[in-house]
Amino acid sequence: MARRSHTHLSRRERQIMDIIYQRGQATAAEVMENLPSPPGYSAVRAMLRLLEEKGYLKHQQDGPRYIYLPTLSREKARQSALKQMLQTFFDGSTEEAVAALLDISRSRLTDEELDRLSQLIEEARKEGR
Amino acid sequence: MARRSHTHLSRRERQIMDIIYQRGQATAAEVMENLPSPPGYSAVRAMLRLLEEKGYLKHQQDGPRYIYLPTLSREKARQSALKQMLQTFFDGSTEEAVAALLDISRSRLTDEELDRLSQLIEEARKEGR
DNA sequence: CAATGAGTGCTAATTTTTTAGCACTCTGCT
DNA sequence: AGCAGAGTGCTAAAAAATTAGCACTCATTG
Repeated sequence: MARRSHTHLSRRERQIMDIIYQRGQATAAEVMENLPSPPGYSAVRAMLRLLEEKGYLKHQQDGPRYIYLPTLSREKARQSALKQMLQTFFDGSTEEAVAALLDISRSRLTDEELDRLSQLIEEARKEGR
Repeated sequence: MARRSHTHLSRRERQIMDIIYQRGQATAAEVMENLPSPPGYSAVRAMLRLLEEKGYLKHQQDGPRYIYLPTLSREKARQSALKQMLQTFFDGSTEEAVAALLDISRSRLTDEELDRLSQLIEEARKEGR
């Protein structure tokens, strides 16, 4: 079922999916608020309907309105986004990617977080074999 | 000059930029080869010209043909892609992102790589203060 | 029991992407 | 010199994305 990854989404579609993944779920109005150069309300609704038709979103009724949710779990979506990113920008090297990640957030990391990261690496080491 | 990030690129434009970032540079023919459902040759050239016009690419002459290069260094592009990804999928948490990264590449990491990663964290710890 | 407000569905128009095609240049070869 | 092959530039057509607008439903409320 080859989830044709986000490479196949159009500009607006991608923007919308990003918003929904970021928030976990969203109504049409919320999507609109977060869109750059937001189009009209019904434009947003049209795209949501389209994304649902294409299978990227589903909705559930919340009183009078719809709440849209991603079809693919955040987990899975993360994974394929990361893979894509590794390919495109890091020649597949996890090491470089982690380095870059540490780099951009260096200042924001607390000692505890660093501890937990070391621990993660230890675990990877064990499970690796 | 507000680097309108890749959020603003169309589907094909993004695909092309990804290919070029992945390879560092590329000719029209190479781009075409790597494009999913590749369009005709001149379609590709047209898009490259467009991307150059918009400022995302530049080209240099290589004998008879053009070699296209990104305008924004891979470094910078990486950074903004990572930030974007952190926002969208990890609520801005570097820790979770690293965890996910380790997770998808667990099996492929050698002990040496893990060592180097620990080291990176140690460095971050020092420089952090 | 209208009238208003907040939703949705749908359709058609507009705009942008995406594509193909043709004309031109340059190089190498026969 | 003339031809073929590999490039490029440009333009217009085709396809897809994006948008606006109108009709409808369901509550709420004065």
